[in-house]
Amino acid sequence: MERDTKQRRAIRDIFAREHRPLSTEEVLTAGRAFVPSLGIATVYRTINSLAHEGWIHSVELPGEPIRYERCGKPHHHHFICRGCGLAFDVAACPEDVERLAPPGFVVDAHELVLYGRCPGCHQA
Amino acid sequence: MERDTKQRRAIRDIFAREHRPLSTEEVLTAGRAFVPSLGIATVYRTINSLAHEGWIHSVELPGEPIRYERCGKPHHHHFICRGCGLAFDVAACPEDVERLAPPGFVVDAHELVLYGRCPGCHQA
DNA sequence: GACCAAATGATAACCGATTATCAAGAGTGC
DNA sequence: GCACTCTTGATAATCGGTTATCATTTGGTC
Repeated sequence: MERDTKQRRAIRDIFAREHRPLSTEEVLTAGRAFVPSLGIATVYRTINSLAHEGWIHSVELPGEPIRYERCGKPHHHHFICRGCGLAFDVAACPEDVERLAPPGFVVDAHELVLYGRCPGCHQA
Repeated sequence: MERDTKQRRAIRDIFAREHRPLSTEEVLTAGRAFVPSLGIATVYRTINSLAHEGWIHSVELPGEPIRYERCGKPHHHHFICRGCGLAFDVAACPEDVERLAPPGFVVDAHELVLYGRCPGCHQA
């Protein structure tokens, strides 16, 4: 993974542009706008290599396929639209989650997922 | 799925006794304490039938195998222990989650998962 | 206790997701 | 532009999880 190919450039660009986690299918579809011949194997290879070098990381949401997003974003959560199925970033956080755990449980991380309809799917 | 067998009784009892979501593997292991010959196929069949009749429902947590818990529990969330890997119920809820979504997003449900160590794994 | 249909358990089959294979294509340095 | 090697893309192989198959076992009923 050293050469600068148009496939890798396209996939990097997609992650840099979209500020939300993307599935392999989304990357494939978006990537084909730049490189029509793009194959799924290249998507997996490139995602694995970008994840390995710490440029993206996986985002697992309940009942959803694994998605990936750029590393280094500030703490945030996610919203899944029941209409279009896309995952969006949510900047806010309930903050005091440590207090929610029963006595004796030590919390070191938390994950919040909101479900509903995005602005685009709201009226539909 | 009509007869009352010791396998089904065992699996029902397990779900009634454990107040936390269980994976198929956990059900298999716990069930073998009652019915040593219990097979994984019967676990899947019984879980599917209990889910179909609305007695249990699936719980999907990020990056975890699907678990099942009894229906009818009050609203709650889950805690995953990094030590033993078990999922526990958390009664509390951050309440005002709807406000966390960006403007234009309509929230109809939410899921909160806490990660850390349960009392049993804390000192270890 | 005997009968019969339903349930069980071992295992094969299946399924979607991911990875490996390998011939063809394309960066990089000269 | 050439050569050399890495990368790509089509597809076969693989993998873990779940379901189907089928001979055997076992509730439920008479």
